[in-house]
Amino acid sequence: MNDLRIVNHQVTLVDQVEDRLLSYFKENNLGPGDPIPREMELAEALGVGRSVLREALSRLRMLGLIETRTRRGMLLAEPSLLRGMKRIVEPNMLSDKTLFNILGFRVALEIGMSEMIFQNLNKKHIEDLEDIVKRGVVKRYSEYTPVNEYEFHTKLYEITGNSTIMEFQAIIRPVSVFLKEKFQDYFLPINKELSKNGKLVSHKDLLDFLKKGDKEGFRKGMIDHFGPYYSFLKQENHFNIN
Amino acid sequence: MNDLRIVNHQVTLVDQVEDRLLSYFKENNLGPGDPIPREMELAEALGVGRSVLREALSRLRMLGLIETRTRRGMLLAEPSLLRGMKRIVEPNMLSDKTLFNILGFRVALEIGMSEMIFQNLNKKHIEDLEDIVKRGVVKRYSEYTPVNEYEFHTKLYEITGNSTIMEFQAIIRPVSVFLKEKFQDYFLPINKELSKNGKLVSHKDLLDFLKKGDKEGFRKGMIDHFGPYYSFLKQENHFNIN
DNA sequence: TAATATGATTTGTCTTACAAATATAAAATA
DNA sequence: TATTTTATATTTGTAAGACAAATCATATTA
Repeated sequence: MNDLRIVNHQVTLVDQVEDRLLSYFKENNLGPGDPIPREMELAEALGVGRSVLREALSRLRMLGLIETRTRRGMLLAEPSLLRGMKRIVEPNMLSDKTLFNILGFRVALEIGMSEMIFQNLNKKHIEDLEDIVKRGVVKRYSEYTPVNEYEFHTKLYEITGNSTIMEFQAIIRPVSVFLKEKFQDYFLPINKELSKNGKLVSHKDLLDFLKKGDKEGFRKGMIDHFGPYYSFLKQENHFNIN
Repeated sequence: MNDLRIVNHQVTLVDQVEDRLLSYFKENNLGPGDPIPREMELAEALGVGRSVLREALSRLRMLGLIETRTRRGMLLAEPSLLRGMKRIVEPNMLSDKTLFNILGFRVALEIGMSEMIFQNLNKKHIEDLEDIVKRGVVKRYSEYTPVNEYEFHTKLYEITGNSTIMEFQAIIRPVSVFLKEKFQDYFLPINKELSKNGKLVSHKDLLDFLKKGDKEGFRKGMIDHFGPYYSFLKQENHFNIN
């Protein structure tokens, strides 16, 4: 027997209390701003010690679901959708499979945003993008800076006006960077080749589509821009179920 | 002063310990499978009581980052990307703005998946979708069942072969259902009108595009299929930053 | 009335204690 | 000797008590 055996995930009292608290909030239709009973009251009602209750509360506090102020008691608050995710997106902690999934997720999301981008696009956005592109002009592919790459794509997310999407991309960004670095033997040659043949869809190309209002062109450009990612994921066999 | 005043988010010892634990794992390059010191050792090293340490550990346990077995000590494990999110996606707990953001997120993701779907599509997928569509045939729009709606879209997610995307959609699904219900005064008339004019892009239409291998048609069909969502979000002014 | 001081309450933290589980060592048996 | 059984020690899970810090509510004073 080694450590890879299936861990019989023991359900502790804390786990149960956490669930029961969530059920309690839901069943009583409690939402942000509503006060909840104090610790001792909850502990007694649930028949557990204060320490167990506090561990469960601590979990929910981490997610922003509960806010506490000494002596004033506890309130429900609007939780942060992605705060839990934020803590654990750490390439070292995640399997390659998960990292590939995240990369695929990102690519799909970013391409799917095209519609929203064209709905919201205004002159200021264009100007900002032009500035970013100008600052990112390089002679050789190898001179590309990740920072400029980041700025451009972040701006695209920003144009959607969807703060959840923006937060999401900020969290998962390290994954793309990590994978590109870890598998540079795959990406570098491909990108150099594309660059040499003039087939690399640059940020400038994408911006031109935006300026022309060419939605179709933009979308296809984005797909080509992400071409190396697509082929990478396909090759890694992490697109296919079978 | 009311309760809406800005809460001066007090940083507790538990918060700090949580951060320090994460930093410790990262700095020591610890990953899934690696053992970590026992509670008392950690507590002493961090200069805090066992209860504080346990609250912090409990948070990380919730995310799947730490697994514990009595007497055997603690191990790091691959965390679940979305477990934190799963607990708090509860329409009652989230503001409309967040719900709108989630809906927009979903729509973008699902449309962006088209590329992957065509990369992976096989006969079995088509057969499954045909079965779902067949079972979903209705005479009037009002007879549509949410279950069938769910099955179809879930199948699309499944075809991507990306388990993270699938998990994500399963978590955020209640949001679409909730919004469609809450704002039925908006959605029902629109859908009935589209249905009457034969302009509603049905699941059958989408499936036909897939069968024909018509990527462009499929994508446009998806956009139209989500048309009411787009117009809803636009109207709610939750696409625009300004 | 308004400002200040006092007391009470609630969360944050530490400590001690014990139960449950199990790895390790010791003892008993074949 | 090898194997099984028993006993011991260790580690996490849970409970309870104690006190500090913060602050709400009340009483006191200017």
